[in-house]
Amino acid sequence: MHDIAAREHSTMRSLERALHLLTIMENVGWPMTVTEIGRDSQLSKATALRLLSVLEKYGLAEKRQGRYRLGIAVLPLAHSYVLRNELGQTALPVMQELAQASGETVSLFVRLGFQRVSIQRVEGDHPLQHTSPSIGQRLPLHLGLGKVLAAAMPEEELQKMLTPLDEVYFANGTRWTRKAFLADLNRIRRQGYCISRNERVMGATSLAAPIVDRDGATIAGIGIVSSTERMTPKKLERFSIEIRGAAKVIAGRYCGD
Amino acid sequence: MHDIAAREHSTMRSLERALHLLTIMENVGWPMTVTEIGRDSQLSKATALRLLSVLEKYGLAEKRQGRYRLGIAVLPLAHSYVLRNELGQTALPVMQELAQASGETVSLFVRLGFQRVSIQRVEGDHPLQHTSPSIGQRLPLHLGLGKVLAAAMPEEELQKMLTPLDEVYFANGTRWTRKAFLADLNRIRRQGYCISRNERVMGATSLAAPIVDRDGATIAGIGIVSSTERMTPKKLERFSIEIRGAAKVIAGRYCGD
DNA sequence: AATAAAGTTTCATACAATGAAACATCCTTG
DNA sequence: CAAGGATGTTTCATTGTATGAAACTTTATT
Repeated sequence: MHDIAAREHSTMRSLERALHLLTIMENVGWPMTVTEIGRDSQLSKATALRLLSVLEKYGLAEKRQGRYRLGIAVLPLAHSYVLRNELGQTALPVMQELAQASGETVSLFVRLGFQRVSIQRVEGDHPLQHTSPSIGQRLPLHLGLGKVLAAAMPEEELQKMLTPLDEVYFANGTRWTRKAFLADLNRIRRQGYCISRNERVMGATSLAAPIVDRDGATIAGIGIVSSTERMTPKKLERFSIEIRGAAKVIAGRYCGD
Repeated sequence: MHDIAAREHSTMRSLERALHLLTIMENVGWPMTVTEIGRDSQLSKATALRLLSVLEKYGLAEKRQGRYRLGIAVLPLAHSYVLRNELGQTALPVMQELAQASGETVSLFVRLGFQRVSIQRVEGDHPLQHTSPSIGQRLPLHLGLGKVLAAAMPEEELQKMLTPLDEVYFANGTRWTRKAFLADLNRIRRQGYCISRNERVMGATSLAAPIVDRDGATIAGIGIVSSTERMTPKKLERFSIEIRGAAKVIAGRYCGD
């Protein structure tokens, strides 16, 4: 991520370092000792401890049995975000309609660095267990629905994202290649929507369309997730139209007023 | 909350201030200008701006049309918290069983300062719209299920919480009084569970029991929420036993190994 | 019990963080 | 449309916060 420890002479160093600790705890996922955190963050034990103490004071970190983990205070932040998010609230009725009509799960997501994060989700009637992204989960841009956001990235950033990627495999076992990926992005840009079959999740097929603001910038993506078996060519055709329609409607309402 | 701006000579000042800004944005709920944030936090515009810039860089704040709000990065933090939370994961099957058997919504919550936050929730079959706490929402300790956590607070902290409280009303319109509240806490301590009828939400009746660790400390509460109409004396009796049982089972599994 | 490892506290020093003020930009209103 | 006011952003010298090393304490391991 960001190399905080490396760069001296930064600004707001303690803040940056603390935020870095949060992402470390988020990504590692298991409770960490001060020493571990110090190691991972390249900070001295003393500094790590002090930062963690403040985070703990605010409920963003929790210490139990000498180990630190994320604290409850992250939940109200997320709750407030979802509740107050204009895009999510605007999209919700449209998503509900689409989920109703299609019976499939509909998901709204935005880019965060080189990943995507789902900010809203509406379940369809059809069962589809744990394959669809839950709210807040970090998911890749180079697989599945993420491609629709990758297609809108500036060339330079895209390169920076792709450079470290190596030995990536689809869920169905076939090898992911840069060439095919870039070709796919071009198709997405041309057709205005993205398809993925067993890419991130085996047995799942999904479509997504970009939500584009007045300036032509892609601010989010909306996707519909189904099982591969259920996805007939006819349905694919229908969904590809509906998902683009939904994206347009949301963009209109969101940017309109 | 914390009076950061007031106290000079603090430690990790910039970090504390930044975290304070996060809670301000969380609580205010609408997009704020730098000047507003500076005013609310008692910081100079310059400082507020710098702090916000760093928060924005990490995705914890977002700037749009010159206004700041919480950023998407809070979602992955919450996602990771919920996913990795041992208590929540331990409690889940027990909660599912209880929700199944009772048909009511079951909720698991912990204390955060002078509020409670739900960390896990399982819906029952019976419809109960928006009255039950959604995950991450900040809710009071002096009304409804929160009492079960208040009952376990040290006397001193309890006083600190109650002091500023004035002119509080229940959802049914009757006046909340300190005396009745403290009496209620005693009853809760004696009986090991809490009841509330139309306290926080009109038409809702709920029961809760404390989840107590080996040292006798209350680490969380588990509650069952129903409609007041549906809650017959017989059900009340039954739930009061079941909720305490569930709390015991969770405590055993959580602290056991 | 001895030893090692990790957690916590202390302290002098450097440089990050700060607010005031200057400057730029946006919005409002006559 | 111009003038005025408010807000956003940048600059800069000063101060005291944040820092890591090392001392010290506690907890785990052999």
